[in-house]
Amino acid sequence: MNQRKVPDVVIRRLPLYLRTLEILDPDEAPIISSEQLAKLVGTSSGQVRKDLSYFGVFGKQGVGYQIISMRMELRRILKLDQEIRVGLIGAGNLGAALVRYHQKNRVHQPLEIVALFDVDDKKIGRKIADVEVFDIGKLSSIIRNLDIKMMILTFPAANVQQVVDICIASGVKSFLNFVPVSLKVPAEVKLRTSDVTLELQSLAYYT
Amino acid sequence: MNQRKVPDVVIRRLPLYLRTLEILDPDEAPIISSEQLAKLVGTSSGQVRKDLSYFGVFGKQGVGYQIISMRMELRRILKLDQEIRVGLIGAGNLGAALVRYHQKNRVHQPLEIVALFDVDDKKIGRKIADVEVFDIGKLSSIIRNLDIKMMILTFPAANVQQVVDICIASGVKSFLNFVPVSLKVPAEVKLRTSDVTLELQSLAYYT
DNA sequence: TTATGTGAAGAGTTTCACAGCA
DNA sequence: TGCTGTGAAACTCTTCACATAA
Repeated sequence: MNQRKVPDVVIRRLPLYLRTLEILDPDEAPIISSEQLAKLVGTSSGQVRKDLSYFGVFGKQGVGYQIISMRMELRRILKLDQEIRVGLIGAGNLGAALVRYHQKNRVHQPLEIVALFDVDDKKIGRKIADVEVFDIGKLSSIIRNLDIKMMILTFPAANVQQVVDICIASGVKSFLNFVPVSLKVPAEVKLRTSDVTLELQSLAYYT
Repeated sequence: MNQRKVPDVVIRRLPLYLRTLEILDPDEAPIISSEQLAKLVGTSSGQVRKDLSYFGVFGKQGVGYQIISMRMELRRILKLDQEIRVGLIGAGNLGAALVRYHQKNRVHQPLEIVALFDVDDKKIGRKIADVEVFDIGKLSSIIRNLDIKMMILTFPAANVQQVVDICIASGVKSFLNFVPVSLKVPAEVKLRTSDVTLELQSLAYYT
């Protein structure tokens, strides 16, 4: 076991390990080796073992890893053994698509999108994939009432930083941002940005 | 100038520099320092200069960088000084949202989405944001005819690898993948995966 | 005997600091 | 003098290889 801070790259690989273990049927083969797991996720056995070593003992030497207990361990580490309430700001095309996508793919996932926010009166009060759209003016109070800890940002506005600041002040701990802007958050808050335009532009280099 | 292979991390930052330079008005101030640019994109001046140093001389020592000529240089490096034809497979919610998003955000961008592909008869022949939906059976011939070099993957199917292989054989050089699967591509092809479910799960760790 | 867990080596990336040019 | 361009140092992440435990 390695008690120093776990690198973000490692944290980002854990859900991939978990997903792979969830696809496997432990009744068929209850145990898997780092080599087999690595092959399935497309990495090396050394990396799998190194990643897991940050969190203590998982497997049996000379044997391998028990699929069922490893799943539970990974869920515990990732805090996916408890419900996490998620909000989404910007109920436009992309926002709606993401909600539907998430609802479809959330097989035993404790990440629950509980509120959407928008400025558009025509959208407020409606539901998208069973999730209500709230007035963004009520952002702060609803974050607190519903105990929202994670926020997805999919709105095309200029005042994103301001909205992010309100979220943080209201208790949001992490953001998945699809808005093409550079945002500042304090160290204890995690921000991940997915910028499709930048991705496409950088891919052009390899064309 | 540094003639060794440019790291992918560097390539991924270039579009961010470019975007920032495109927002600035060169009539106001035609020159920018690495320090100012760094502040705008949220990095350090050293990193800006180091990144640019992979591609030769850009600026004037003691002065800074000319905004207009730096834009042109960056566009040339990223191959954004020529039209690049892009396809998208999977004209569902997410696919349609991405097309609309791209059309809206593509201010002087030479990345043009020229074809959508789907298996659904009801969608084939229709247009989404002015782009025609084609039968996925015609994938190979249309990639060749329209000279598509980049492909966006947003379909929920099991045979993604097979489809990717067809694309590569037909001339596609890079992929932006939103399908939650591990894909294999040869070294000369660039694959970037954006997996919203994995992103959210890894963010849970920081909650 | 087999496959884990982990230090140590290696590779990759960022930061630093300063020489050099306008 | 001011800011770039860039080696070198510092840091981070990955790979390697082997002691260790079942």
